[in-house]
Amino acid sequence: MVTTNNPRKILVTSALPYANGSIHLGHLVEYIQTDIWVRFQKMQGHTVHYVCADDTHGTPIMLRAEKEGVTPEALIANVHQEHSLDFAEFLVAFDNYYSTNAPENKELSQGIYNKLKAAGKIATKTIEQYYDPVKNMFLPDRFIKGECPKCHAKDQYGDSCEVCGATYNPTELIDAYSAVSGAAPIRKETEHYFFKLSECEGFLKEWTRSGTLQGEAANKMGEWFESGLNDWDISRDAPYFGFEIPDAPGKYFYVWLDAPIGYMASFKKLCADSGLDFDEYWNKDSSTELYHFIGKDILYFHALFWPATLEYSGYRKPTKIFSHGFLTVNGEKMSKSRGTFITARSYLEHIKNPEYLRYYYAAKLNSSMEDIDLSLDDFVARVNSDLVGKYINIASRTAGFINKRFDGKLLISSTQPSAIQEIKSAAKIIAECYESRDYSKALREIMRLADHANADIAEAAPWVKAKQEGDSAQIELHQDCSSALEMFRLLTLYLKPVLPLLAANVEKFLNISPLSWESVDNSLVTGHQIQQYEHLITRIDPKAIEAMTEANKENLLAAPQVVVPTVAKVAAKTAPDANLAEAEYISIDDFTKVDLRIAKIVNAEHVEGAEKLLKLTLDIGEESTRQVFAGIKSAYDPANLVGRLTVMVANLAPRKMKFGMSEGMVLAASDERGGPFILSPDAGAQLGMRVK
RNA sequence: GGUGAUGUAGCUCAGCUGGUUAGAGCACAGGAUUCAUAAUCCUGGGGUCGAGGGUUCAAGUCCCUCUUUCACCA
Repeated sequence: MVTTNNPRKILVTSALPYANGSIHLGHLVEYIQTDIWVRFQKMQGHTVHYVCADDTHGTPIMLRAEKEGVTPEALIANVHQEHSLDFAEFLVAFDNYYSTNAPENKELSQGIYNKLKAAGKIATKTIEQYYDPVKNMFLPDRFIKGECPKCHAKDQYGDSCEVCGATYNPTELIDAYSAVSGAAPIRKETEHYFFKLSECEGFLKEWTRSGTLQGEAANKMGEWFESGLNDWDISRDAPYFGFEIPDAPGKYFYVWLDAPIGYMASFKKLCADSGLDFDEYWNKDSSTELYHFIGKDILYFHALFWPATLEYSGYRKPTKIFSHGFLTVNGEKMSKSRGTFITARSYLEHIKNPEYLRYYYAAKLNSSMEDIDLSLDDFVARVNSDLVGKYINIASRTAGFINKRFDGKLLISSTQPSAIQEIKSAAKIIAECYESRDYSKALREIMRLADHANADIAEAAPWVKAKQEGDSAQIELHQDCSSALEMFRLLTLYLKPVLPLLAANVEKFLNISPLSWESVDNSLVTGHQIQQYEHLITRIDPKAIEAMTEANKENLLAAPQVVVPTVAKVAAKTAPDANLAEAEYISIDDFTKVDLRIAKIVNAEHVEGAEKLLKLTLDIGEESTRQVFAGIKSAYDPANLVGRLTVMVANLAPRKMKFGMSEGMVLAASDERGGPFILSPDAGAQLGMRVK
């Protein structure tokens, strides 16, 4: 049996989700993986604290808040509420879920910076960066777009091309423009602060070798060492939503500097609330354990910057870093057009039960960095057959006898059936699997035991004994069903880290106190009274899956297309391109495919819930009018539009948008100098006339 | 492009340091059963282990080349 006479003190974290979007099924892999591990450790009797927070700083948050017309603080407060609710409903039980925009984090970040500076690990350097002259701000690579220097695909980000996969510097982009204002960015000098990572190589090499990383992750590290470590740029210029660097007005900590410190800040808040000793967990010589669960994409930050930061600011380093792979859905990257980009909220709305997903992820997870696949068909089959068909069935097929014939009281045989023996003796191996994060192996073993339990019941055939006369048959029936419930109790215990809510309901049904790992050694006893059996879990209806993917497809049509219909692509360019390449000319035939008509705006109104749209009713002389959604709310008052003539594309394929069908497109001009401006024909033009 | 990972039955996956006729669950087929919100039990069919070459008495397992899919490249 697993002993708990040596309780460990463990601090566990999951990566901080960015406060710029909703939690989706990909995020949940990590939180569910971590939560299972934490719950398992708590069941072992260890002292475990699980903390996390929203990652709230940086340019994307700042710009999104601005766009929505709210302060960044208001934005992140909303997101925090949303994230907290999503996690709670997926039974991810943080001991504290905090925010990086918190006083503790500011204090810790500035303190760490000061210590790094005192240790001589901070340097300044003047660098040249892209600057948006309209917005008056420096631009991160992701906010500079332009033509790929390799394959000449348009509108690619400043760091890499999504079409050909090339990576480059923003300086190499052709016709670069700011994704914020559309203006052509200029080069501008600025002084930046650097953490001298290049001086940390010796320490990091040793730290890496000390068993802190998975094998694959250590390989990856070796690769980085080989190419040499560069100093890490930790400052950003105002305007920036974040913490100001001490003694450096107008300079802010790069979001990745204060994000991992958010682990400490969240824990510090927990300490303040519950009387824990922060220093015991973070002092250089701490004997407690510290584990970070992360995705493989952020290994770089956690295995290089983070331990180096801690080392040279006088704190302890992580005991281990556990990285996991990404989620694919039906074998492919999550896709909005296929409806497989599924938010936590959408899952809850359609599938409802979060434990199905917890079970499925657990059935797929191991300790490696491999990607895991959510095959939706497999998801349904697996949950229905494993959870309902095998596991729950054990109780539902035997509890009736106990309740109906024996008044809900158990009769435990003095000789323990071998099947129970077998299940009990699996406790050690299952615990080892959980400990090493090989959940898929744990669940394979548990389901194998559930198979045996069902076979055992089939052999005992209680339904046969129920029809037999005589006391001995009745006693055997009573004992057989009681044994089955004991097996069910043990299997529930093993599944509890994965299915905490279901386990709690089973505890209620069996009328027992909360199961911990040492409950393996207990048993249900003769005379124990159980509750009436009520069905504990139902099968997934495949229709719910279909409805979910359909719903997520629709969501896509609503959002990003909003701007596109009116701000025509031609307007997106920053400057007219005088020398079009030969291939970019279109023929007159191409042009005449576009059916442009003079349209009369017979009605215009605001669209409830839409930030940018106006709903226009256009008359182009057809039997009925056309309904078109146009993204011109920012520039036009609907009242001033009614009665005007303008130009519309009449043969654009109708598109279903969140607010209804859009049956065409109104032309408008815009760029960084202003807009949108809709077109007006000269006096004399009549509605319905073709423009050519 | 470089690097790391990955490719095993229809599906989802196990196969530790190379060793008897390659496994599980699901799906499928046949049988049994009816206690269980059709769940369960027994039996069975099904794989040239991505491709080719090599090392070895012996390779899914080691080496080389090619290839699939995925990720990372600060």
